[in-house]
Amino acid sequence: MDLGENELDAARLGAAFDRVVRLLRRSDLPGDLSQVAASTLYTLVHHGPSRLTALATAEHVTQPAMTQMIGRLEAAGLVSRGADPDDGRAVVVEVTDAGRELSARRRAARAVVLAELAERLPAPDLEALQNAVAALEHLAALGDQPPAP
Amino acid sequence: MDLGENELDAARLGAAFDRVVRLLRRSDLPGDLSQVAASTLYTLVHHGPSRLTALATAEHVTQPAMTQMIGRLEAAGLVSRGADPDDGRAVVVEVTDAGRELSARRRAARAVVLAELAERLPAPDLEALQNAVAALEHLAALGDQPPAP
DNA sequence: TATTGTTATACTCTATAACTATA
DNA sequence: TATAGTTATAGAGTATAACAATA
Repeated sequence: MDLGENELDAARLGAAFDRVVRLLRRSDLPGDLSQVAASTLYTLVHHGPSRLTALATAEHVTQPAMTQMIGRLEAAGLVSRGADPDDGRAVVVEVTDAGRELSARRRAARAVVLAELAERLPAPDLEALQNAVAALEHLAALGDQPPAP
Repeated sequence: MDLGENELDAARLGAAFDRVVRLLRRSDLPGDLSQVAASTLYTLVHHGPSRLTALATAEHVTQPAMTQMIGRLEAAGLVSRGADPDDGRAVVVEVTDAGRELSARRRAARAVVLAELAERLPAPDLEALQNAVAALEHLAALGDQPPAP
């Protein structure tokens, strides 16, 4: 592999991500949100009301897929759809209180699974993870394409 | 939140994982494996031939779902099915050379995406990530339920 | 004309229930 | 009886193509 001093072993990191994510799926209860639905809800909670096309772009799914997913989320009472007063074509999607609660509950459930696993890690590993939390957030933010409102 | 000195902020870490995984989906090409298919292939590569039920358990999907997924992987030439000489009911699944290659290529594609993102991180973040790779692998290994052969 | 969103259609993937075959 | 696996069926989720309405 021949990694330099400050070079990241992306292959190992990527594989580790895959495996951790597989673990986190354990926290997914029956009737829970799909990955993309959860991610969309998270986006709406943190970026506020957004256009349907902007959401589709941000989540990397097609416009028809987003139309249908928003339809399901709306039927479940997790989001609401409104018109854009400035553009008659546009649909503005907003998270409801129920959507906000579900999103928070999902996040908490994943945290519990993660915390249980982390308890069994040796102290140096725990410390390394703790020190990497901010870096991971920065990494995630690098790829963020916030849904332009 | 009130975190102690050596306590992990699992909620933040879990959310960061979610977001990074969403980024990695960009490396998924059309015609690529599903998440579970890729994970199953990975399991077969690293744990060797396994029973269908063991795979279903390890991947947290139902037995019928695994039956069908193995059927698709077999049709694609990525795995092969054999009989267990000791148990006439059992099916033993094994990864083929083509399956091994595809699994490696997928891992490489994700690594490229990750490396491109990491290049844009400041040095301290990069270092923190680098130092956390082993810890993440240990974390993933904690939850491993190897498919008892 | 270009953009926003929907409808139509088809395919993948999953789960539950009912079944067959072996232990 | 219990276990390993399959088949049947229904539903979620996705994509491409064709469409309607607004800019």
